Amino acid sequence: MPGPDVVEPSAELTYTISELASEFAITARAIRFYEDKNLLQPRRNGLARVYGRRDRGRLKLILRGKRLGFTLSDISEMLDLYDPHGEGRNQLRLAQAKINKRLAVLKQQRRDIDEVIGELQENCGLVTAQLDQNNGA
Amino acid sequence: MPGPDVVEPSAELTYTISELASEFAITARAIRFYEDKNLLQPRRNGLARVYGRRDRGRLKLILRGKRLGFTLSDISEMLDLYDPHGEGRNQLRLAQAKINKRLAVLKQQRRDIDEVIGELQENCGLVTAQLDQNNGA
DNA sequence: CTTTACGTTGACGTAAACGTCAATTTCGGC
DNA sequence: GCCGAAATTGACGTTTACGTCAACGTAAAG
Repeated sequence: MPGPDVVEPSAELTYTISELASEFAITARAIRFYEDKNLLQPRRNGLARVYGRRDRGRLKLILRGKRLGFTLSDISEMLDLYDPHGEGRNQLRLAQAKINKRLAVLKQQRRDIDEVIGELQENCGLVTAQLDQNNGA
Repeated sequence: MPGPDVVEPSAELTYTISELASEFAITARAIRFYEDKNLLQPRRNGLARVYGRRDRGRLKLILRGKRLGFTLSDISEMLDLYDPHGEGRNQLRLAQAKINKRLAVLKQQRRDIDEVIGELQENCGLVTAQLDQNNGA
């Protein structure tokens, strides 16, 4: 039998809710809300929530999804696409289908962005010209 | 003096609200809502709204902005950035500042998108491998 | 033991972006 | 002149994503 001084299976680095909140510049309320929606499932120390590396990673993904304008429901689906959790062949094929749907949306979004960036840069150039003209006169 | 048969200054092609609605697969309610928010200002024929080429263009921009996850308030600002309407030098400089702020947001968004696309494609590859493995056995 | 700070669970409030319904109005066709 | 289809203006309902108390637990500090 192993000695009595067994080490805890990795003293994983953890975070409190307010640490994560201030790190990502959001409120604790928001983080709890994401948990209500099952986007996060932190462990507990008594009542207090304890977030690990994985939780922090998921939170990062959530915020990135938000910057892209996705709903929390969308983001929830996308988070699933990041996990293996694949069981049967059907599950895998289904996962692949979902991923491809997401990719289609994302690529449309990239096209939109490139267009807007291009047009805004053009307009910015026009304004610059306008300014230069009045300046050179 | 010019003849009495002056031609109308271009019989611009126009659209009804339901034409635009079906073309862009949205509801007339949404289009009126955009008008409430001053994103559109169609002419009127009596009570009926009459949309011109310019209105249609703005609507297109609105929907593109929506696909990118911007709020109507954001989109309203961005629409202004498309117009010259520049008055004084101060206005122009201000316009340029706003454009650059928008560009910063958009470029961050593009970075986010590229990351997500990359990661999802990677996961898609993993799933494919998983399927192939079980297939080759 | 009391204070102070942080954390927790409801519960209600709110802004955005429409959906939905009701009560007209308008217009081309017969 | 009447009808039905399409439009219009309120007005209220709904969903999403939190904000904002309120009331309470708890752990460290003095």
